[in-house]
Formats: sequence, C-alpha cells, structure tokens
Amino acid sequence: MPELPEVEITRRQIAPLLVGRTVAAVVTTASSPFFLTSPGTLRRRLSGRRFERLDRIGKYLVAGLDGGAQLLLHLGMTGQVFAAGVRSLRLLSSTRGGALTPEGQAGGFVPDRHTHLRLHFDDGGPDVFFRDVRKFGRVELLAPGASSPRLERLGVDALAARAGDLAAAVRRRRAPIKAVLLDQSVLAGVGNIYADEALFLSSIRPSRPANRVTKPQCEQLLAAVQRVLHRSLETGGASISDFVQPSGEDGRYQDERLVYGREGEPCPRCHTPVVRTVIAGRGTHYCPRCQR
DNA sequence: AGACTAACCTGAAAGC
DNA sequence: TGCTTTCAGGTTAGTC
Repeated sequence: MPELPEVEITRRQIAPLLVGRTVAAVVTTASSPFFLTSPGTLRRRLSGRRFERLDRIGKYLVAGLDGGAQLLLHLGMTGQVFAAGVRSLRLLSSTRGGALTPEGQAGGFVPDRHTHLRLHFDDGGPDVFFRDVRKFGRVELLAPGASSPRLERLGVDALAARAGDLAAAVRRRRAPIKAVLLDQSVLAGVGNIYADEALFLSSIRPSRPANRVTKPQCEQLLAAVQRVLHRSLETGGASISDFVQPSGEDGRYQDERLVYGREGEPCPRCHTPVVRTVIAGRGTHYCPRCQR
C-alpha cells in the first residue's frame, strides 16, 4: 500500500515524464468519489496547461501547473501512476501471485475501467496514467492561489520531523501509540506497514497509551520511523498490495519486513511467534516479548 | 478536543 | 466445483 516511500518513489520516477510537458487531452472514467474535482472540470482546466513541478507532501503528490493551479493526487490503497509503454507492469494481484498480465508482457498497457485519469500530451510522447482498482485514491485540481484543507491538516513530513514533534503530540494523548503514528496531522506519510516496523525496532508495544511513551523513547521511535522509511526508499518501496513503481518494477522492501504480515512467524530477535491484533482499525503485528 | 466507528471500493482468499 | 462471505486499509464524516 502506498505510504511515504512509495509515493516518493512515484514522484521521482514520474516527475521527468510530467514536468515540462503540456497537456493536450484528458480522459477519465465516470464521476465518482475518486474525483474531488469533476471529470468535466479536469478535462477543461487541465488541457493546455504545462506541468512545472512535482512535489510530495506526506502521501500526497502535488503537481504545479503554469498559471498557478495545482493538481493533487493521492494513491489511496491501490493507486498506480505510470506512463504508456511500460513493460512487465504488474497490474493486479499481490506479491504472492506476482503474475504479469498479458498486456504487460506484450509491453503495451491497455487502459481499463480502473484507469481513472489519462493524460495525453502535445509532444506526442507517452501518456501518463493514474490507475486505482479500489478507488480510495483522490484527484483534485486546486485553482491558482487556492488552498486545500487536506494539505493544511497534515503535520510535519515524517522524513523532516524532529523528536520534539512526536513528543508534543504524544503527551496529551491516551490513544494507542500506533494510532498517533498513523495520524497524518502528527507525522505525515507514515502508514500501517512502517508504523508496525518502527514500533518493533524501538521495542514499543503498539497498544501502549501514547502518553506512556517517554521522551527518550519518542526519540528512538522517530529515529526508527525514519530508518525504515529511508531503507524502503533504497529498496524501491514495499510491493505488498498493488504498488508498482512507475517503471513497472516491484519494490523489494516487503522482503525486509520484520513483523508486518508475519503473524505466527518467529520474532527475528527472540523467536517468539509474532502476534496480530487490531489497533485503530488496522491489522497490527508485534512481538509480545520484545515489545512492551 | 480526543476517541471511536462506519463508510467508501474491489479483488483475493477463505468458508461452505 | 462454485457460490457466498470476509477481509484488507487511507481517509473522512459522523457520533459520543
């Protein structure tokens, strides 16, 4: 599932295919909650605009257009951004399946009913697609000068955060520490996988009330968060659900998971079986012996 | 305000 | 075999 590393990898790979190019036409699927800006408006307002930059804030991609408008993209759970002509694209199925679609093997992606946004450019080069099977992703076009409540709600980007940022949030909260890690208004970009991994690395049980995490432990925890995020960036992200890099390749971070999705397997540190529970409505994995 | 829950969505996997 | 049910999870809206 796309969290900060997956979104950042998408940004780095797709930026060269976007920046400097002018939109000639936009093709979308029908209106749905996926479109915070209606398909018709997107088609009208995007055509003729040139992309000037592509940034990331938390799990959001923010594309700056000439004239000052901004295109917001969120990959949700199953979002995939890539360009036409990509080979060996894994369109569906989990890492367990891993099969390539016939279309992918042939090297030509055929837009399907899950391809909600298709950008065609005036240079005749490859189209850029935004595909999302479960439609938890979002697209929004911000008018020049307009702000977005979604972005304003975000806390400091997880990679830029300092220990004090986490310690301040933790102090007054009695919710499980994991819920605080997942709260995008505290640290933007942390999702379920990296929360579990970071809590394991810092030996903190996910259910522990946030206000029972000491200041030194906050420092350890944030360091662990940033360590797993950086390591995932190095390995191309985690292709656990449907994430694929725009290049079409799978990430490899899933091979380095210590506890996430490893219920019943031995803890890499003490060999006690990893436990799975539900916290903050999310599957949560931890070692009952190492994590207190 | 903080905490908790339902809802959104679809395919995969489990259950029968 | 095949149909039905359950599960997964980022984010927001709604409730207490």
